[in-house]
Amino acid sequence: MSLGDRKRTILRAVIIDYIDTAEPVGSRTIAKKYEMGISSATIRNEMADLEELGYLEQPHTSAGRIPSDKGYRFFVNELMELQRPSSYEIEAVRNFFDRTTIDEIDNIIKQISKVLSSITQYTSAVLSPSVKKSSVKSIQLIQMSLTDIIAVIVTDTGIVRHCKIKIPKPISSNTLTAINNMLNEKLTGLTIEDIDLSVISSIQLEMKGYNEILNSIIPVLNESLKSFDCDIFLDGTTNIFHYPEYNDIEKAKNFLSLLEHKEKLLDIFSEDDSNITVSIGKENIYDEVKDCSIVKASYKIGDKTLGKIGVIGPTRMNYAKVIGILKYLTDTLNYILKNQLDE
Amino acid sequence: MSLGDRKRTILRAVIIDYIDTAEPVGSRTIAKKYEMGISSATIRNEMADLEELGYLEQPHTSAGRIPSDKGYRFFVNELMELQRPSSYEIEAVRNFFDRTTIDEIDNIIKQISKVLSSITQYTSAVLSPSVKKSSVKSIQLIQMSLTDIIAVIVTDTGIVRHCKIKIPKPISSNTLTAINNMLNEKLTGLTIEDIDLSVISSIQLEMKGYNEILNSIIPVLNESLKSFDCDIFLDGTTNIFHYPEYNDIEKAKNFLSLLEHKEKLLDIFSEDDSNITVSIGKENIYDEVKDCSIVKASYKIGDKTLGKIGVIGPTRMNYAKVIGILKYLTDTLNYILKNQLDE
DNA sequence: ATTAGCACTCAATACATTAGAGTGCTAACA
DNA sequence: TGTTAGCACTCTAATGTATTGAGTGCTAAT
Repeated sequence: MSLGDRKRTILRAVIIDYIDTAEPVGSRTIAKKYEMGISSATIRNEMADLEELGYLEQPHTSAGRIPSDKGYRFFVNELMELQRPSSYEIEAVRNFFDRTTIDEIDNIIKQISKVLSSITQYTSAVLSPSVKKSSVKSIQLIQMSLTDIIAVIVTDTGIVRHCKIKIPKPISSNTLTAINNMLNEKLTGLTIEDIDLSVISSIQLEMKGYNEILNSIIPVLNESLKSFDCDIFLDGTTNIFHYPEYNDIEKAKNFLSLLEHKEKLLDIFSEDDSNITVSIGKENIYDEVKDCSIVKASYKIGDKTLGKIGVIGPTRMNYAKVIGILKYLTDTLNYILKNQLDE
Repeated sequence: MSLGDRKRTILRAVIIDYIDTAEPVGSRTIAKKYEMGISSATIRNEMADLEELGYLEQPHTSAGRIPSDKGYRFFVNELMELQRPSSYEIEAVRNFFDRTTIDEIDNIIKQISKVLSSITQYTSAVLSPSVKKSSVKSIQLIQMSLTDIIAVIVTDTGIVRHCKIKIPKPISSNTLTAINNMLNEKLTGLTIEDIDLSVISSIQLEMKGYNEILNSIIPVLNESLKSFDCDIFLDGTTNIFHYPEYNDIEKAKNFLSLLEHKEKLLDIFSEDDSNITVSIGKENIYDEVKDCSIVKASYKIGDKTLGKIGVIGPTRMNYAKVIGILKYLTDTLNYILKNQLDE
């Protein structure tokens, strides 16, 4: 069902005011501050309707109204005007990128997380590309000492990983080259999760002479790649203290404890959806964030989704601003990644 | 000046009780709970003396006493009995190490940080070895694609670093080998901070033919190594909520904000001192931690100090337990590092 | 030197009062 | 018939007041 024009205007005003002040909004405030041209009594009637329809709530009988999750949802879908980043914010993003050496994707997204939290004043989270779903672009073994070799892997998603492998006895450079070539031949183009027993045994089959050395390398390499899939970078974790909803020590504690549980955050941010998603309060699947809102977006290279970048904060979030910034930031990021990695 | 025996006993009892309960301790409590064999009135007199001497404080006239920074200091230096880790704690440490793949130092100390915060229930901080003060053990350039090479550096402190370098035009494998050899010859054994203009120009002098390619590699390499010296890993940041002194939202906020300022923490933890140090409240140099205590210890390889591992929490800290655990943990860590890296 | 006893202090708690913001309803009005 | 002025009502937040109790400091007796 669709709301009448006047109800929409009033609902929008209530939400905007509440996002701004964090105080329940009364009918007089609306009438005066937003120049509706109608009396507070009329607004009161409309607000009573809006409450009945579930868009507004009353903390107690004699208080003003605050938006419900449903209210925010309607606001996000139908009422708000997306806010373009201010020139100040655009400047801030530029500066950040200018100061960052753009080499590896991990560094880039760590920086992005910083920018995002600093200009939104919420907590930002950035999910790095999945190692498992990346494919091998190149892999090189190098000998660092008699007992150690280091494997370096570069993926199509721009991730560079190294891992140190102890070997039982010294290895000739010819052998290393041979293994190197074989690994590249067999693994290049495969995603990490595709590297299974059959691939591994096919390598071992073709390199019968090197069994002992292969057995010390491959399991370590395999485990190292698979043990550590995505990482999540947070920033602005103490930003929540800006918002009165977290003046309650219990609330703050819950929020911050969530941030310490990376697995949970990974779950929350890994959900597969493309483009920008907004989850408001109880819409969230996980209990821990049922009184938070999460806005997140995918960043990509070409049309392959690499990871997520998002913001987490109170349901009373400045959605118009956050979504605007997030759009701008992912566009910038996608552009950089494309030029950087797609060659 | 030295305190009389009875005063010492009373002071110890007050501090132990306060560390346990976080409530100001009254004379009756001491008399009853700690079976002094003297009356509360006598204890009152002694406590008044201890206050005059600066070891105890009174939040207000009709409250019990709480230890002052000076009181804690005296306790740490003279009164406390160091607490050996419980068998449960030892077990926890063992488990952690068994589950961790011990390869690179960064992984090890990240894990250590987790163990430390989990068994102390304070916030732990671990300072990684300084890159600048590490010396190059081996350096290898590898070609990943026509436009990218990756440099991998291993230091005597066990740090493995890689950095990606864009090159203007393809490079032959012979050239790469030549540069590789030269870099190793010139840099091995030098600390990173010793790599200055004179070293670099000596390399360029001896490799006149490769000037163009060297110019694209060396600055990037140099910057990458020097830009990022130590890192600090935190864990258990929300542990402070266990302690009533942080029930005040302002206090919690200050504490957590400090933790977001890595530079400050780096300063605090980098101070050069060996072995175990305890800084109590106002003894700390930095304002931000003047109502906290910090206990930290060095970890080493042989007798070279690599970094720090420590705990930060309220001045009402269980010093006896924390110091005991920290001793045990650094011993374990030093042992592992020695076997792992010193070959 | 120690201790019992007592008057005193002060934070914390509970309770009562008030002020004010905001509502819902009714009746009058355009 | 939709809008509005007006008013009684509700409920929180703020403020003031009394009470309680833990703990002290001092004094006088042991």
